[in-house]
Formats: sequence, structure tokens, C-alpha cells
Amino acid sequence: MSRTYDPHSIEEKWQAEWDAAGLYSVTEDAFKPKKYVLEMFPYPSGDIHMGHVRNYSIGDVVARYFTMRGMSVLHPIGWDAFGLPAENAAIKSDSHPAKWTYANIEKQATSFRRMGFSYDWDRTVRTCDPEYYRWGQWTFLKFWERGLVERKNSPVNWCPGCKTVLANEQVLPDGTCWRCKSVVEKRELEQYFLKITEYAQELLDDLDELPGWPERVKAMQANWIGRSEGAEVDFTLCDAAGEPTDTTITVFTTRPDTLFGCSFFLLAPEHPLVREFVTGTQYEAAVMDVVRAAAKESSIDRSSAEKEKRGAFTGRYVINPVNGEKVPVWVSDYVLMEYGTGAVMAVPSGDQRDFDFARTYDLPIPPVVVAEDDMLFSQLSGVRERVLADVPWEVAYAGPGVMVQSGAFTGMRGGKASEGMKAVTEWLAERGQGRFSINFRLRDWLISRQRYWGNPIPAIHCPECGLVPVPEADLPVMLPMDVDVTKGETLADHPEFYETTCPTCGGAARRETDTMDTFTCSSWYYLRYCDARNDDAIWDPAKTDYWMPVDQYIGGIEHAILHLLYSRFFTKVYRDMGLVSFAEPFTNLLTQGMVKLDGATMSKSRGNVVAPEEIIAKYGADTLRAYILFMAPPDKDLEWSNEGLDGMWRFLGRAWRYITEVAEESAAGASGVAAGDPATKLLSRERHRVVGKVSDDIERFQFNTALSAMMELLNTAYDYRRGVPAGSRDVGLERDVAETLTLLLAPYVPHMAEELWREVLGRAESVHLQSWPAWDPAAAVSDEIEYAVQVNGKVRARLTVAADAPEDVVREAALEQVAEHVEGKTVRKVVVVPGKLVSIVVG
RNA sequence: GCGGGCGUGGCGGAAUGGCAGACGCGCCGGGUUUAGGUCCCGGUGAGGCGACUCGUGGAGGUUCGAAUCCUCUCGCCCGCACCA
Repeated sequence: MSRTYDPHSIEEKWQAEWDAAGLYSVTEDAFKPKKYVLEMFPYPSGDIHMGHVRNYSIGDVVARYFTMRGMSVLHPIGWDAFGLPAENAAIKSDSHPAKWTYANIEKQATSFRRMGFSYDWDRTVRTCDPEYYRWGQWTFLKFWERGLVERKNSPVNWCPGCKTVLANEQVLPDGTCWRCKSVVEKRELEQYFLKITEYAQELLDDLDELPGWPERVKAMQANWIGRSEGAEVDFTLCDAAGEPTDTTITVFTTRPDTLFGCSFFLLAPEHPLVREFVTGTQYEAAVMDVVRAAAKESSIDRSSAEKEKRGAFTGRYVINPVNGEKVPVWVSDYVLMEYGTGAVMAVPSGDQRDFDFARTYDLPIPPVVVAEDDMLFSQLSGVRERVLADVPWEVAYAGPGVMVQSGAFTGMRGGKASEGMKAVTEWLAERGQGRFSINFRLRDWLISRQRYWGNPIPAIHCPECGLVPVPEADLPVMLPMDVDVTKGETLADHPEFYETTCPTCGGAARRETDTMDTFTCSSWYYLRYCDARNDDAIWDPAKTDYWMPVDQYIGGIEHAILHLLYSRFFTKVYRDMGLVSFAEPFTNLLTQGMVKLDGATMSKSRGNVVAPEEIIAKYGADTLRAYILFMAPPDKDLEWSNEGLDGMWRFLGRAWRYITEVAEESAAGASGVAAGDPATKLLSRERHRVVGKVSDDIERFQFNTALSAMMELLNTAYDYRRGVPAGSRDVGLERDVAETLTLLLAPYVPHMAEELWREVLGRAESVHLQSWPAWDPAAAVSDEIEYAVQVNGKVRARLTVAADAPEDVVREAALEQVAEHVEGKTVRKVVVVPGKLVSIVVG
């Protein structure tokens, strides 16, 4: 009695059954190798979208496959549940962020169950639960103890849309907020920072320890950390009368070898000395024009390289330590206060920006490093004194060359990391006027947020004792639920929350009302999954030692810097605290591509969304899972197409029919005729070849070709049924093929495979508890092999020989086959590629 | 400008230096069906009646053999960027 494939009658049935049986709960098992398969946890936005389907389907196939390969597999899920969208939604719907968040989590969890994902639900975390966020607060206190928390006043990114500050990483390249796209403003505020810069070098170096990460992501992180090697150089400041003072201004440069070509000196408009220099002088008006213009400009315009560089002379001079020259100090908007020291030595002959500025304001451009093939080379080679104060060039020369007009250093090699660079720095260091230095682009991580729906910062402001940490015993600082965000309230509007006493002196004090950046919550959740229900500690190191590091992490490229950099930082600090024994949390990283429609990313606002629920309603979850994996390799962007979906539906229907037919026939006791006929041998070979291919492909994340291989096996199996009359078929083999196919399909279409395994093939135990089918590479090889015979690179004949035929036999047979193409010519070379082809060269 | 990546049929995509286009979609033809859909069978890179010839953005090179390796070049995508 055969039924057709009807996903709707089986999917929910098995989901309930798996749940009841606790099929996906895992514990540490000392006798099995472990695998930790993790997909980036979602923000509970409510509906799931195709990006989720793709991300979590990839992880689910990998997790189920490793389980069938006999591993102990940790595959958890949770929710990154704090954050601004909940507040915005609450305001819109006159509700509470908690209510909205928990409702969405329920909804999304239901969708995930509906997809049949094999999560260990016992380990779920929700970052807005006090049982979770208390350990985030604990982590903050531990960072504080280690000197990694700093509260400081500085210019910070303020998003007027989100009404809070942002970390540098959360401002997009165009100067807008990563979440709401408002133009970010600079404000001078006192905020909390985590000192990620203390780990800058290690974060950079350890990228080399991550061969399992995409080059692209590592390049982006290296770029973001932005290490540059150079020197600090101290310039002596002159007073208003032009006489040297005791004060120096330090600059950072990557090219100390060009110091002799410094013809002016620059300060950022925000530099505190600017105002001091010009107030009450004839230069004040022009300089303050530049300062005000820079302040008014958004960071978008400010960072445009095309823009005309604006500047003004401050009336002051500094003294160049290498030659004692007095150099004029200018202010210019192309100097950034945030990078280096906010002051720059300008070498217009060696730096395009300085070159442009010098041309605009008619400043000298003395050449100091020239290439051997430059027309100036013969004129200046070996010349120590400055004889030429300008260049005939159209652009600056930043490449390597020979130093000229550079005193005692003349004749040395100049350029990045050059002999001259080292020599000049050493010379300066001996005189205390400079030193080797390394500068990073990475800034400390600003983590305080002026928003309600987040993890409260466990700190107390005491008028007597200053800023005091909340004692560990008092954790968690509970986020109060009676804050009404619809009225625009934050923690700062709730005296019941902030009025407290100082834990040190007992006097009246004020509790911190800022909350933490939600990226702090997602920087350690993968560790908490290892011991999610622990109320006495953040985790038991024995458990993290067992499960960690994550063997396979899967998520979107949008976290290439943000989440992945922060998590690496947290892991390194936990390591220094002795809480974990490894330095990198994610051994292998897969960044999946986007799901697009009509060439554009699917988004509600664009209106080009295909809802997973609609596909599930029509085809079931299994078809959707298999199809989204079949469409493209996982790291590539994918163009959604509804037509192709029918192809996957047909394949699953065909597989279903084949397996049910064979199951009935074998159950009816049809005798196996173990004939050694070619068709039977072919099917047997295919069975072994395909199991091998599917296994390899899953391990390489080639889910599309794994599914193709299963289609090939099914096609061969149908050819056999049609080509060989009933009664002459090897029913035992067909039964084996049907069972094997069911096992191969199990990670992709878990419900269908389960129904086939238990209800059709009549097995008692879940298909998901079975071992992955074995395969014998030798059995995949035919006893006869067809060789292609090439003459001068063109295939001229085909040759079938026994698989074990020795090479010289193959060679002779091949020459015989192509006699007509060889006749009258000299055979110059014969290459036999075993099992593939014979290449004959004649001439 | 710096860094990373990609160019293969009508489409999505296969191919660990060894027969380019697996598998699927679409399309064409046929069968089953009262009909449509489902389902089943066959065909499907281009040119040629044909044996054959040409084909992986373009031009060179290495090799018996190149989609794959090297050099140059064109086009596209992504990241960073007045970072001193």
C-alpha cells in the first residue's frame, strides 16, 4: 500500500516525537570525539526570513552529519534579545520591550521547530534573562579588575536617531548609524570603554592561526586593526616670538627617512594647541575659519579624498630635530585628531596629500627620496645640503629610492621599512628626540548606551569614593520592568533604580543608568552554551574545555568585524583570567552569502520578500531546506527562484516513490537474484561512489553537489528498475540502495527521511540515530575502465580495458586504436594517466 | 589608492592540471490521461548533411595536456581609505 509523499502529514508529527524523545540533547561524552557546530544566534525580530533558513539549514546539515559520523555534537540556539528594535516596536505598539521580545522569541522558536532544526533546546539562552545578563555584568567587573574598563571624556559618535552613542565599528563608512542610518554626530561625552586596543597586536597576529577563516574576513579585520610601523618624532615648539621653548610636539610617521623633506607642520582643527596659538593674534580669524568649517562638516564630507584641502598658518614654528630648521605650523582639516597624535610632519615630496596642500598654499617641496630612474637622481645623487627646494613632479613620490639632501644619511636607501628609516630613528632615539613606534587604527570599544533595553552597567557613582563597582555578591543589577519607554523613559528617569548607597562608604550614591552595548552580550554566548544552566558560575571550565573551541561557526559577512572581533577579544581576556584554555573561539568560519530576489537583498522595505512560511505551507520544510542548499554553494550569494523549487519537489517525490516501491517489493519476499550482470554491478558501484562523494561534499560544504550526487544515484537506480526485468533484479541491492539513500538524505530532509526509515522501511529506531552509511572506495571502481586516447591533444578514440591492466598494455592498445592518426608519423611521447586517458604526441 | 574575490550554455551552477558544461531549472519532441496538471521517456553549448571544427571575458606563456598554474589586460562585486 503505497502513499505519495505528503510533507504536511509527517513533519509536525516527527517534530513532536523528536522533542518528546529528547533526541538532540547532548552531554559531554569522553568516549566520542566532539564537534561544536554553531550558527550566529538571531535577534528576535519575529518572522524568520530566507537568510535565517539558509544559515540554520547549513548548520543543521553539518550537525546531523557529524552526529551520524559518531561524534558528540553540540548544536545550540538562543536569542540576542536586548537592543533598540524592541524599544522602537514597544513605542509603536504601546507595549513593553520585554513583552515584544519574549513574544517574538516564542514565534521564532516555533518557526525553527517547524524547520526541523536539531537544536538542544535545554541550552537555550536569552540575553535579556537575568540568569544570563548577570554573567555579562560579572564579566564587566572582571574586566574592570584587570584594568580593561575605562571611563573617559572624549569625542564620541552620537546617533540622533537612536538617541545614544555608538562604537566606531557601528558607524558605517558613509558616517551613518549601522542600525537606523541616521547621520552620526560627534559629541564630547564621558563614556565607558573596553580597552580592546591592549589586545590589538594579538588580535592581528592570531589571524594567522585561523586557516579555517575566509581570507576576506581576515583581511577586513587586519585592515580594521590597521597596524603601522614607524616612529614618533619630537619637534621643539617655538614661542610667538619664534624662540625655542621647552615644549615639544610629537608626531607619528611611517617615514622618518623623509624627515629632511619636512617643509611644514600640521595640526588637526580640534587640536587643543590651535586655539592657544592663535587667540588674539592676526592669524586667529583665518585659522578659526578652518576650525569652524571642519566642525560643521559631517564626517562624510570630511573624509572625501577628492575635496580641496583647507588650511591656515598659525603664526607659530617648530624645529625639525634632524636639521634644526624652523618649520611653519599650519592647521588643516585633512589631519585627524583621532589618529596618531593629531599632529603631522608634512613631507610634500613624499606624500600626495602634503603635496596637494603645498601646491595650494605655495609651500616648498624639497625632494629627499628619489628613484634611480628619476630625472633628479643624477643631479642630486650624493648631495647632502639642500640645493633644490621644489620638484618638477606632478605628483609626490612615495616609493623606495635613494636619500638625497639628507645630511649624513644621504645615499642610504629610503622608503617604508628601509635602512634610512631605521638609521634616522636610531639617530633620534640616541638624542631622545624620537623612538620606534607602532600605531594602530583600532580604537577602544565604547560600550555604554543611553538606552533602557540593555544590560545595566554594574557601577555606582559615589560623591565620596568616585566610581565604584557593584560588589559581585549584589549581582545581578536587575533591569526594572516598570520603565515606560513609550513615554521616552530610561533608567535615568527612575529614582527607585538609581538611588542607592555606596558599597564602599555606605553613603548616598547614584547607580549608573547607562546600559551595555548589545555586542557585549553576544561576545560570550557561545561559551555559555557549554554550561547554560549554571547559576554558580559563568561556566564550568571543564565544560568549555570539552566543547570549545567552536569547530564550525556559520553566519553572515556583516559581522566580519563587529561581532567576530569583539568575541575574539573577550576570549583572549577570559584566557588571561584562566577561564578558558584557548586563544581563539572559532576554529572554522563559514560566511554564507545573501539570499537575493531580482538582484537585490530581500527586504520588507523593498517589498521583494519571499516568506519561508509560504513555501513551507506549500511544499513543507524539507523541500525548502534541500532547495536552498541545492541552489548555490553556501558562501555565494543566491538568487531566489520559485521555478527551481519544483525541481527539488520532483526529486524528493521520485525518491519517495523509489524507496516505497523497493520497500514493498523486498517486504513481499521477492527473492534476490544476485546476478553479476553489468547493470547490477553498475548500481552497486554507484551506491558506493555516491556515499563517498556525499560525505566528501558535506565536509567541504558543497551541499549542492552532494544533492546532485544523490540525484545521480536515484537516476541510476531507476534505470536499473526499468532496464532489468522484475525477477532478474537484485532485490537485496535495491533494498540497500533505498536504505542508503534514506540515510544520505536524512541531514537534508529530516522529516521525510524519518518517515521513510520508520514507516516505510520499517525500522524501529530514529534515522537520526543511525550511523552514516559505510562505503568501500574499491567497490566504487569498475573492473573495466574506458580510456580516452588523445593524439596531439585531441580525443581520437576510446579504449576499454580491464581495470588492472598494466600501463604498457594500455599504451600498446591505445597506439593500436589510433593507428590511422599515427601512421607515417613519429611517436614522440606517450603519457598514460592511470584510469583516465592516454596522450600520444606525434610529429 | 590599498586589500579580498569573481568572470563557464537561455538560467542556477559542475569539473583536486586529464574527455568542459555533472545535477537541476527552462525549452523542444513523444507517451500516459476525456482534458489540463501530475507522472514517465528522449533531446537540448555553437557551427556543419557529414567525418569534423570552434568553444570557459581578452592576449600571451608553462605543459604531452589549462576553466584550473604564471604574466599582462578588460569588466564586475565586496571591504578599507585625507590613517600621516
